[in-house]
Amino acid sequence: MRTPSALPALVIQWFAEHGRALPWRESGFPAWGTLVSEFMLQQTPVARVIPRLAEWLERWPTPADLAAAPSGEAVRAWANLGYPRRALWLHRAAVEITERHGGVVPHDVPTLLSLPGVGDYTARAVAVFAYGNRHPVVDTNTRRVLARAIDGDGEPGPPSSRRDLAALEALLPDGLDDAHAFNAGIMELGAVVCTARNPRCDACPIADACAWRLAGYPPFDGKRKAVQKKYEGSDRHVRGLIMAELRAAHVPVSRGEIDSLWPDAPQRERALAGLLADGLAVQREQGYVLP
DNA sequence: GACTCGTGGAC
DNA sequence: TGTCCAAGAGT
Repeated sequence: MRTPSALPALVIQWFAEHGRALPWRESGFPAWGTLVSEFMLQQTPVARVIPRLAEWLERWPTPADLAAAPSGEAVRAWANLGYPRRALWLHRAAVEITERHGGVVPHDVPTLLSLPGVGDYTARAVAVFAYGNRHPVVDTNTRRVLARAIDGDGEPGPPSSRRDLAALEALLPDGLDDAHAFNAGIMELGAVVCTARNPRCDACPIADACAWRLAGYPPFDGKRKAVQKKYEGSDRHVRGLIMAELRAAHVPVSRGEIDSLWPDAPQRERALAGLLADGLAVQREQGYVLP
């Protein structure tokens, strides 16, 4: 039998006192809202998600409402959240939920995982935060807290779903409510206190138990996650310019207008072909439009 | 596992 | 100014 750690209780208490009042934490927030918020929060900061989420749920209060709309309207409403394929996947997920799951967001992790755009994090986040099931939920914030407090490293290495989930499971309280609060609390801790840069250890509830702090904040010497490639001038940049044009237009965008967005023709063609292949753009006789 | 995929704010 | 980073997922 392992020795129970005091860490979860400290995190749970801190979260109860200091957790932010975010929309998806309001009582009665629907599971559909949780699913939408988790899609939007994949690699997009909380502050940018909040207004788009409110608009989205007012316009499409249920999965069936979104499923009934053209997928291009989902892409347009996604606005500047980035990675617009998430909007396409969310629309497809809404169609599947409507057609195969009776319009109800699935409760169990395997069924959630079967939805497009739902991976290890999102499936568990919905099962735990919307439905109160007991699973470890590991995001980038949790991975950073575990790396520091448990492993004594300044930053987490590249993600490994199996290892990360096992590491959190080892700390997860048995009770449903405590497990929920610990999952949410350790994420929150990483988001607002144990941040990637300039962690606020003076405000941390587990500072006295943090292996990284106790070791004197040794510099990270492990394998780092892959460096993000420069955006300026990249294919993603060109795709982004084209998508912004398609979102703004309510009539087909002509070939000439596309050509005026970026001078390098081969790169422009590559970006446009990619968007067409991804289903984010559709070619009509008069030009290009959202799906 | 490495790579790709948007967008914008903070330092 | 450039770099880092943000509740990841799919290939």
